[in-house]
Amino acid sequence: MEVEPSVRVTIDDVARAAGVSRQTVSRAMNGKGEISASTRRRVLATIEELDYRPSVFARGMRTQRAGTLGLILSDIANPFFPAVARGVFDAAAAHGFSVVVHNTDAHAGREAAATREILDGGAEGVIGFFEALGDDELVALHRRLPLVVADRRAPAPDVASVSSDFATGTRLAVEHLLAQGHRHLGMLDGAVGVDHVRRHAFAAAAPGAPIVTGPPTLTGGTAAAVQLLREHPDVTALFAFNDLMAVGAVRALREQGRQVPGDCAVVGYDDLTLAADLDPPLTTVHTDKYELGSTLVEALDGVIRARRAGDGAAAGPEHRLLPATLVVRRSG
Amino acid sequence: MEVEPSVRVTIDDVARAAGVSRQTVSRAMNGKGEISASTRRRVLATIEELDYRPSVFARGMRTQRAGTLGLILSDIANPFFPAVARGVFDAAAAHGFSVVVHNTDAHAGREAAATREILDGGAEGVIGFFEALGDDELVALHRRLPLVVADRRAPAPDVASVSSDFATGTRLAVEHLLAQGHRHLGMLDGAVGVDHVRRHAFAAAAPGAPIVTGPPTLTGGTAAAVQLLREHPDVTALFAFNDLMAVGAVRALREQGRQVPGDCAVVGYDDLTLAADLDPPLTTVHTDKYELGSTLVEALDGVIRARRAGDGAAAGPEHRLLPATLVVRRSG
DNA sequence: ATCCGGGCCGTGAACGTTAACGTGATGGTT
DNA sequence: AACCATCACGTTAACGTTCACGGCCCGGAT
Repeated sequence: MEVEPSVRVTIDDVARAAGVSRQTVSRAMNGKGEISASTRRRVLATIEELDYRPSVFARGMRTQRAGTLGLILSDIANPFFPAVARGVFDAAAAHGFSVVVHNTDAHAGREAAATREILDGGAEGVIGFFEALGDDELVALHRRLPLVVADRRAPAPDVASVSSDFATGTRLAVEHLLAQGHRHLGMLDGAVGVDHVRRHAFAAAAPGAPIVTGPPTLTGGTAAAVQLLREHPDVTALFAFNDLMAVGAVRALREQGRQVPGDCAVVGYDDLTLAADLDPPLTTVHTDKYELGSTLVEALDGVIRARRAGDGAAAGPEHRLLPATLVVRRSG
Repeated sequence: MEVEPSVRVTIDDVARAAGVSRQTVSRAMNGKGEISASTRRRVLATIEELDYRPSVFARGMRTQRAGTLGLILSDIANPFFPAVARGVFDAAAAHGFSVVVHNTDAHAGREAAATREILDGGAEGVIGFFEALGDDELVALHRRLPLVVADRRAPAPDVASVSSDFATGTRLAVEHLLAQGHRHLGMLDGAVGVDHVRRHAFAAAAPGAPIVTGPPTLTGGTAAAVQLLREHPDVTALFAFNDLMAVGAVRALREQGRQVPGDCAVVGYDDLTLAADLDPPLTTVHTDKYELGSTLVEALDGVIRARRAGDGAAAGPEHRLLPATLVVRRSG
């Protein structure tokens, strides 16, 4: 296989070809002024002609920026995240960023490792679905690198956050179940980490109702449902941490011969793409996941710009709560 | 917000602190020999102590490698890709690589743009689910950067490829449908691009059966099914390009008052995580998506090593066909 | 006539690392 | 005793870009 000699065309080549200096080429690219329109056009033309691409390494060395963002999430295989990621990718591309993704499995060690990787990798900012790291660790990270936390309350007022409105989302779900006549609710919690908005909202809306915690996965949902049903056989309605756990719960209920929603209603959270095509169609709380992703990027971009500008008394970072609505289908 | 003064600790700081030269520190890190075990330990200790992190930019400048891989796919929101991506991420991490992801929507322009981004970004290799770019373009890319093509036949013998065994997968699906007594099959093709393994295999196994093409999405499946049913109302079994299109087809059939599988069977491809929980549970072709992802990384790593080693008469690149099996559920 | 200022452009230096080569000490061979 | 590998380590240069300057030229004000 013929491997190209890999003769990189450098800024000096362009300068030579255009009959100007390196610096002028640099100015032409970065549009910082100090250059006449005519030479600018000429330089740009020769850049095009020689197919010159600036080296990210050399540039990063001077500027410390590589044009990449880090995206930290627990598990891309959980269908919730791809939908968000799509929004992140599109918005990032619109801003000229590439995105490097890290899975953590909500494991504190891996979350820390991922942040280190991203830090070392020269990214300009991080979007993080952190589930295990503590607030102080996030604040420390934010001192080193622009950060936006996702689906979690901000660890400090000065770090940006974008999140589904979990409080009203779960309240809506619980109220719906209550309105349906259910008197014995239960929750399948998947928050292995530190943030418990959904759990608290559930506890507030359904005082005394049992809560079982497990991993926020399909099998986790099954296991949690089995346990909850064993300890509280009278439960007739389940609110799950997310749709995946809800599906797992449906499996558990079926296994035990209970009809859904006849014997036990199930409500999820996320409104996955296939939620309407499940058996039964899943009642769930909807938040625009694509918008969540793109909003995260916008917020991060704001933080990055602010920090570049010298920070100072910049307008405070964003703290967005994305609307959550209940989508009633047949499962509950 | 207190932004760190950002005093980077460099290799010289470590050298000074350890009482050695830069080069010795470099040797201690990169383990290239030419260093005694004792000083190596000492240097490593001071690296730890000073929390020194080599600059990817400076290192990349010398070595031209950044420790990142590019992953190009059409749409991360399609549940097939996250499952693959998970395998890619895990294997990449095991090899010390980070992964930057690009969506292309199977659009030729975006596929080209993504490769440019990755090239410019200094990645060491690319894993690509290319659906629009031609073979020659892929070969050209491969000359510039180690490449492994996914779910597509290799554009040339010297470029590695890993793919589901689409030929036997679709043959299995068609034979199953035939064995069920269906005589009028149809296919919902989603291959907007250049590779038509599934279509050809279908045409070979069910000669003359109608094929309708559309985007490989949920709505694409619905639209394609509507069209196919209109033109061929006698069809009693549908083979879809992927599970997403299959679900879309089910929606279309239901809309038209047809039972699945009573009036029309539906078989998909991919065996998505939720395939068993759909209504009806989806009969589909299974390939281990996680393994696909990790195998892609292994293959790419092989190419990277070979090219580093000077290429020459290296053992030819991998061409793997991952086994495809039929999972019979209720939809067909 | 001189000065001044601004627009446009070039020159050295620096970013932090590794490759290539050089050097001194050690130990073994003739 | 002189020589030569070998080992462990240090020095120099180079990767390609941008920053901080400095210089030139021109028009207008003094």
